[in-house]
Amino acid sequence: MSKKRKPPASPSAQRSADRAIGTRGKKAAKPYHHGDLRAALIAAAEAIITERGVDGFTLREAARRAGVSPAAPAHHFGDAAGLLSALAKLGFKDFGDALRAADHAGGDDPVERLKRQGIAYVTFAIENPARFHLMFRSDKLDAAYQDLQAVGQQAFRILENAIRDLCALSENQPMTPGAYGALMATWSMVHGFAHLALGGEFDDAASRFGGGPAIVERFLPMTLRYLPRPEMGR
Amino acid sequence: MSKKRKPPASPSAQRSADRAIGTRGKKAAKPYHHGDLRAALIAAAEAIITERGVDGFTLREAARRAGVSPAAPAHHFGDAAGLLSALAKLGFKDFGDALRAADHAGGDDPVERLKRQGIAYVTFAIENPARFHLMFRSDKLDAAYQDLQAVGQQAFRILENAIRDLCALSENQPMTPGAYGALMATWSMVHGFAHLALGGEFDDAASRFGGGPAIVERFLPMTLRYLPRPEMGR
DNA sequence: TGTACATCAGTGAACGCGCGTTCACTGATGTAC
DNA sequence: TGTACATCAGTGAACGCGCGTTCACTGATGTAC
Repeated sequence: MSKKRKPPASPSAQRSADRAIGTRGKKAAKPYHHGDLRAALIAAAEAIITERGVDGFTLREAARRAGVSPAAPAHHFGDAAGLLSALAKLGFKDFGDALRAADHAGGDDPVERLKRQGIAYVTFAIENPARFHLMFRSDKLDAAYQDLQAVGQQAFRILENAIRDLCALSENQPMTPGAYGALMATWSMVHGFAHLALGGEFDDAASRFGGGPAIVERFLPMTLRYLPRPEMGR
Repeated sequence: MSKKRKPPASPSAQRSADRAIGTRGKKAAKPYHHGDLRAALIAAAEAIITERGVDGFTLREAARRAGVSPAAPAHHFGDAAGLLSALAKLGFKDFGDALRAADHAGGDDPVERLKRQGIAYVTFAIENPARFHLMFRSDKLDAAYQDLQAVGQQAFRILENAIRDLCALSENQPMTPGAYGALMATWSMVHGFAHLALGGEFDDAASRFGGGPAIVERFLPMTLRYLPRPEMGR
């Protein structure tokens, strides 16, 4: 009750003058409305977590990069978790598309399909490290955000279907323990490989085979030879 | 030059009085020196990252929990990376001990040894999530800290030796591509399983088999059946 | 065995910083009549 | 086709907070002689 805020002294006139100077001879003065702030904030968020990691993200920095005041993002995303969840959802979408494309990119042999999906999984992680890390940081996401959960589950179902075929199970049959094990083993292997590669754990070894590209081009195929095979389920 | 700091007005007398009141009838007044601040700070750091994650760690909070002023930790660790590196080194030490113990805890069959190490790897991660996450957060560690690198490498060499035996390679022989692949596949599988389990990705499935303990007791053995085997190297 | 003194391990106040959020506001847009 | 007005999408200053670090200092300990 006792605290009052004073209105700024004639801000809008000064603001207009600044804009006219700042944009003279380039293009139209900066409009009051951004136009597509939502997309600009998502792009800014991706750039920030690419540069600084998921934990280096701040809402103020995103607003700054989008050229907008610190309070503006709240109109579109509420808070930081909302913005990050929107970005994660895009990530799951693209991730699912990549797995699906790999699934269909060759023959029907389940072993080959699984290997193609594994390559797609790791390739997505290495090409989109910021999104990949974010997608598994549930502490930073809003679980209730739109259909974030559903989009994520759709992606992992593609992997599950390849395992079902590998284990000769139809879509209606319940998963057997052997199939569960194969699914977890596959998921763990590709997820762990992606994590270790992004963490730089393979860099020393890769430097002897031509550096970074060797990880996907040489190490990954060497590793995926040890993916589960039908006969291992007994 | 122009800024001066004023000395506090008679601080020590007041401080002594506070202490006498605070500890009356319990034990001796709090001594000026902590006694074992180094160990207390490491314990505090582990508690903090257990509760809040690696990124929730602050030096001030560690000092607070150790009952010491914010500037005190600098005398022992310099900065936050120094303290976290000390904790990570303890983690690698215990981790290596756990792998070594598992390696010797049964027969010589390489397949069995590898499986025991895999169980030890994941069990360590699940029982020490804070340390485990920290050990792979090189961005938060000081790479030059004492022999941090060496202690880490020692731990992973235990895994490498089991793979060498699996692939019938002596310690002097160079690793073959097949052995490299088996090593990366094994490391990826156990590391990925640990990460996914800690991230809660198996929780939904585990709840149908008795909750959390099911992950190590049932899911992990199901998964480790798909560890690399000698015959897969052709 | 004493004692002077250097060194070590703490204190606690203060610094400047960037953060999320709130606030009263303003300019632009869309819609009902 | 106009026009009043509600709603939406922004501004920018201010708030309180916790952080790492610095500073001059103080109390305890260890060591040389």
